[in-house]
Amino acid sequence: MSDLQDRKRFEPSEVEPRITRAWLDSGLHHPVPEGTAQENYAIAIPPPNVTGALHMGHALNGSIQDTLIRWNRMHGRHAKWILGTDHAGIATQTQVEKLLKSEGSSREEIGREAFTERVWEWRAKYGGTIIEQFKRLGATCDYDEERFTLDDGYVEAVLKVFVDLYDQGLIYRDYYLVNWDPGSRSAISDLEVEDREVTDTLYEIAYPLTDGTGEVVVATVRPETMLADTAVAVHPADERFAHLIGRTVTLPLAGRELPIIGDEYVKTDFGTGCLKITPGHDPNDFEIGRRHRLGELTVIGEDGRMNAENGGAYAGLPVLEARERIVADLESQGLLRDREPYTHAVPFSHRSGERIEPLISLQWFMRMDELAAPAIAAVTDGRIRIHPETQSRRYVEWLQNIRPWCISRQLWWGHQIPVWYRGEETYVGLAAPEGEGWERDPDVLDTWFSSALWPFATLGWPAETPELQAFYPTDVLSTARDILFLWVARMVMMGLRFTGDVPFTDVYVHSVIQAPDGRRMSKSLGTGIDPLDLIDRFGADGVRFGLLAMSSTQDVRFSEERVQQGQQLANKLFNASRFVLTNIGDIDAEAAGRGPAPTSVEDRWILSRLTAFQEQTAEHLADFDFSKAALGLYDFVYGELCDWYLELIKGREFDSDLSATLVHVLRSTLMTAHPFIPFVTEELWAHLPGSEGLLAASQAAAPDAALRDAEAESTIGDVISTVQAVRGWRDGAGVKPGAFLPARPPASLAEGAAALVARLARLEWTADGEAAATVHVPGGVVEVLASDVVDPAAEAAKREARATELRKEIARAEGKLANEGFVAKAPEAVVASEREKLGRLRAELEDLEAT
RNA sequence: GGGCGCUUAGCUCAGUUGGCUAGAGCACCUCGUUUACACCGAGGGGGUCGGGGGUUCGAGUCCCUCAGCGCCCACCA
Repeated sequence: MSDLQDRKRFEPSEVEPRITRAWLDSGLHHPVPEGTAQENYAIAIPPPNVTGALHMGHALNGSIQDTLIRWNRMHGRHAKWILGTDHAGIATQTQVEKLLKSEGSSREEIGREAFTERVWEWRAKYGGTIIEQFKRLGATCDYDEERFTLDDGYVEAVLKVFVDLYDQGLIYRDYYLVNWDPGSRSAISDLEVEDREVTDTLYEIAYPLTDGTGEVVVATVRPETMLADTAVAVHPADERFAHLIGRTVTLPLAGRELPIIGDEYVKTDFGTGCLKITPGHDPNDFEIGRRHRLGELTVIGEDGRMNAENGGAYAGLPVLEARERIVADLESQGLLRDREPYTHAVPFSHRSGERIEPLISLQWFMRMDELAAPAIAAVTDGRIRIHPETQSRRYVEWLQNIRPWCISRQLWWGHQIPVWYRGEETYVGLAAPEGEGWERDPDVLDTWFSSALWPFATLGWPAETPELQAFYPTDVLSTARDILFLWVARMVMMGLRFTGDVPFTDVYVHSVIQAPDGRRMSKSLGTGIDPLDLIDRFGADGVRFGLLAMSSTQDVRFSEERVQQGQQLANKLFNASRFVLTNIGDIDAEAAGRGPAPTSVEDRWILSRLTAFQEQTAEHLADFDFSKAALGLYDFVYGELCDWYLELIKGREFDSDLSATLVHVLRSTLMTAHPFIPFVTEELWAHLPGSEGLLAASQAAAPDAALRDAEAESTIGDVISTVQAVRGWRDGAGVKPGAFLPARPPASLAEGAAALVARLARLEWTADGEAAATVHVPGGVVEVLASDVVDPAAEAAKREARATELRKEIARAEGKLANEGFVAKAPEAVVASEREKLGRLRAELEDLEAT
């Protein structure tokens, strides 16, 4: 411990790499797969995208998960933090396509096989980045078994699920209107679409009645889709138009006849009251079209251009250009009735950022209702608990209104759909069918399809592996709110369907950390804060503490002060330990291991407080209240251990009893703190007498309830308030901080306690002398006898100010107690404490006035 | 258009089932080289708990209402 002597600061940059190596070398992150999932503890990490870099969300979630994992590992459970990355279909494919573009090539040019190879190369090169970054945070994931959603075994699981669900009739292929993302040139699911406010032009276009008796006017922001119109709809009860139902209009520019239909979807008080129906390019029109068995025409192709079948003179033109031409043509034919700016919500691709083009397309879908019901039940009957509880309603409501899921994607990077076609034949299976001429479906599955299997596919399912035995179901799934549906709900559905069990028992939905100004943290906005940069500046312990301390059930603004507070906590603990370890001298292992040997009230006090701290930390973690747990740690280390206990024992001889107590307190503190601030605690552990091996691999002793000591807490509580009162008086009176003043102790203070007060408040107890000033403390008064440092006038003024305050409070308390309603209806304890308070205030006032 | 949540000290946030003379950290002011730590210690100032109304002996906590902010869901051309 001699090397601690001169290390006045905890230096994360020096310690962290060393400690990280020790952890990794020890293999403590890799539990043997034995025992049951009930006995063991497991968390499946939300797999970061292979393309990803550590952002604040990862750092927070990493801190949360690692704290839970370390805590449980130290409390007797085989703890496995399942690690891996997600192939992230669109995101990764986009990255590699960019790379190809920079080389003057493209995926089309090199072909599917070569492209996929390039993606694998890219993954080999960059895919490990985020894993390495997790190590810097101190995360003890199971690095020995890193999974990837495109590993052979994982692919097998994905394909099996597809084939099984197909066989069970839940997966089917259909022509349906999908969200076509022109950016990634693929269909995407409803969940990958986000609405944005856009100002378009709303055009009103006249459609002449075929019989020449008039016209109807429709409103649209997308005139180019009119070429795919198959009807005009009006509300059946709309007096203006109902008589037109059954007649036809002639579609301008195309010349087709369109029926006028009645449908209650049409709003009479919106637009013109007449709605052009374009089932091929609008989700509502699609539904209406199916209701009325209308034709489904397409005029826009997957390339974003007008097609040949229905595009007529505009065939081949990009959509926007076609729009301009069509508007011009309508105008020249005198059919354009109006145009005005119109602001509305428009779907955009979450992936590419481009505007969604609704298209009818042949895609694979999954029917969800049958899967959703058990997933709802799992939450409503409590087999899965969602924290905070308010999130379960969102979960349940979403599942109750679930719609078919479009699972096919027109990409090359991902799990290729295990379906083969030959003419009219379709074959679905794990391997290619026998025979000649089969063509495999070129599409891949939505990335979330494979993510949905994460908690069990990572453990070797469908094989009955020891890992699956030991760690499934997992315990906690910690994630941000935004993927509750996208991912969490789907894991529950798939887990229940394929393993017969829930994939986890608790879902913790953590805060989203916003930029300090309240905006979303994002790279593109320039509001992002790099956690690695924070680790460089404040240390991993500081970052972990800070993120946990600022987290909440609400979204929170990032506060660098919290991180700094964590850094200071690590430093404080380091120095407090240095003080202890350099003072206890060389005590042998036997002495270090014999447990606490309290010989004084302050010893009993700190042991009591330590026990309370240990108990509360366990409770807060059980409640997923990481903020309280972290701040509770800070409060114990600063507010009890350092500010009071270590100050109280200064001046005592560091004999073997005191040393044993100190070692016990320090050891327990390090153990309780370790899951939150693992680096500094691990570093100190190495210097603690009697410690063996790594702290991270040690077993924490349970809090010893027998150490709780109400009497010691009360005594030291009085010491603390007395010292604080005297210090406050001294400061106000301008007494020299170092000077020991003669004073008479309050009779209420026990003898041992009085000595402690004297030292910390810099007083010298004397029996004789005239009181020059009095300081009110719990249970009595400290009389200061040094008239030379006391200014009588100032004392009198202070007394008067305090008296005024007291009279006000007394009046308040008296009023309350005089209130019959209060005395009659309030709980006895409340009334009693109010009486007690009043008595105390009156006594103090009396004393003041007597002086 | 629905639903949820938030609004407490200059800033970021705690405040359990209503009992509070309303707290913490940071920032601010004063003092301080007392046996670890200046990434320190001691002390201090600072709030009509968003506005209004109600229930209650008692409301930061419950109800209604208004205002502002945020999020989620939703198909208004």
